[in-house]
Amino acid sequence: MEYKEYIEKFFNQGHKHYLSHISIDCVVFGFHENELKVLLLNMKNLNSWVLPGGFILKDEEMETAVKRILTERTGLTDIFLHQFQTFGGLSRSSFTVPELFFKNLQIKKDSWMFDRFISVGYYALVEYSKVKPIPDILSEKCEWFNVHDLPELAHDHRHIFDEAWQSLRFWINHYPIGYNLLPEKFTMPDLQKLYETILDRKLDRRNFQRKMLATGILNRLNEVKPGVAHKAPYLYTFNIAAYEKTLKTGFGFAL
Amino acid sequence: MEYKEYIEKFFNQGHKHYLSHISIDCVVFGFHENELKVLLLNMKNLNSWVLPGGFILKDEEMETAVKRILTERTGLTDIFLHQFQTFGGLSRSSFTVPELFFKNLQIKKDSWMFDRFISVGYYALVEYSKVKPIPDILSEKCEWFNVHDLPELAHDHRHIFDEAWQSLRFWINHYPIGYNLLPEKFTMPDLQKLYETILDRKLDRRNFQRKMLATGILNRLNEVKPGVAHKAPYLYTFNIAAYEKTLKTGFGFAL
DNA sequence: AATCATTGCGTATATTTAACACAATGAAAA
DNA sequence: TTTTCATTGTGTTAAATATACGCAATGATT
Repeated sequence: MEYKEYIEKFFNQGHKHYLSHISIDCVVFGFHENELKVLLLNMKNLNSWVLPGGFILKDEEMETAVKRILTERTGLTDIFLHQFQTFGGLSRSSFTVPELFFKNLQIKKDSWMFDRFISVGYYALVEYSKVKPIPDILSEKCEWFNVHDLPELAHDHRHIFDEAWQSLRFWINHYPIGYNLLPEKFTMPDLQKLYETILDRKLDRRNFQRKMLATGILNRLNEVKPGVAHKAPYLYTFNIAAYEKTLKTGFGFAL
Repeated sequence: MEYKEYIEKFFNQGHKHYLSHISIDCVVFGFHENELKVLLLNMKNLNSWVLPGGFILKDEEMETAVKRILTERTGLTDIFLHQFQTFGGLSRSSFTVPELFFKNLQIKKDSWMFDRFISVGYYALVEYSKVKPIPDILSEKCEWFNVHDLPELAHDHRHIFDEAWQSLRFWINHYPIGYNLLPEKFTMPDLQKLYETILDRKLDRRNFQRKMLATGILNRLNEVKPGVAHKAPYLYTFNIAAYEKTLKTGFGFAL
């Protein structure tokens, strides 16, 4: 029974490989059908969900750990990451499970996994269609949820999510977004809907277009979106050089 | 020899009371004689300096730990705190000391203090004149330094300081500042110099005054600054209610 | 009484934001 | 074929905000 062995080793020996008392929690945002989505996991036999997370190997950079964790959950490499806050509440434990989870498992009462954890929060922006959600060893499902219709989250994960979203809202007023979140080619309405969804408010179509074009981060292609029953919008790609540059300097306006 | 015992216990037993692998580093800003200052410590017999820091007790909220640490270093309670980033580099150890530090000390080679640390960075804003800098048990001096003339800092503390200052610069464009940093009564030029020092650039005197007054966070007193050889500026206090409110909502302009 | 650095308030101009008008497009309907 | 219609691309205008100065008032110092 390989699973049993793995779990027992993780609980009983994990502190030898991972930094104890420190966990990573990730809020993975995707955009699909004009909705902002978040990736959640749920435990076997437990009806509350949790954010994808994990631990830092003793010889691993923290950010490398986050990328490793997210690659395991999504299949993607090269994910946009942003550390937004670290959570140090007193009653934080890395997870909860129903008692029956431990049935047939030989796990020490003083396992590092039952200790208090300080958790470093990252949010990630990914291209929805490229993600293959993969549950981790402790969970059963890994699914997307609309940010407006989240299930009950365990621990303080609802709070972590709220802080992540707020941080993201703040971020997009100062830095470009969309690369990593939209397909390679997209239209101006697509981009606008992304902004509207994250900011959770309507924007003026015409002013939005003018501002975005003024930033210089967009390339307008000599193509329009096919198969629309009205005037077809141009397709755009991001001007990567300008995009990367603006990621560092920020742009001066707010939407 | 009480000191010897204390140090040995801290190194050899500390992991029983503190969360291992996690440290706190604080960038304490003060303002004095129109200069932005930072509080630094230095080790006995070591000529590089470090930021004030410490560890989290197992039954203590993280933010409580930060306040405890800062109260120990400054004598102040009720300090403005802002968590700005968490540092997870691979080669982070909580401290370095010269070999001779361990002379006559019985310290285990595998002490928790030699492990790798993830450090949560906070900056603090304090009223310079009220601070009584107090070295910690491992250090000899605790002194203020002009941010433009810092000594060599150990580990990645220079990087941590840079990030803190940048975060503070960003912050003051959106939220009020000055309370906790200026004396109770201050003049408009005082406040402006504070902003100029943090932002590291000149601001127009007249526009600054107009904007600050428009925020409503200032009370103009029926007093002027005494003992000046020219037109005496009004004294102000902060309107605490409005200040607190704006701390939550932010104000809409940038300087 | 004159000097002078500095303050408080005002104004003129440029820049940015917000709100809206209108022709162009092209598939779908008539 | 022609008309309809939702939607796009661009332009225009008014309001709000930011920036750059002008100038009289102040009050210790000369």
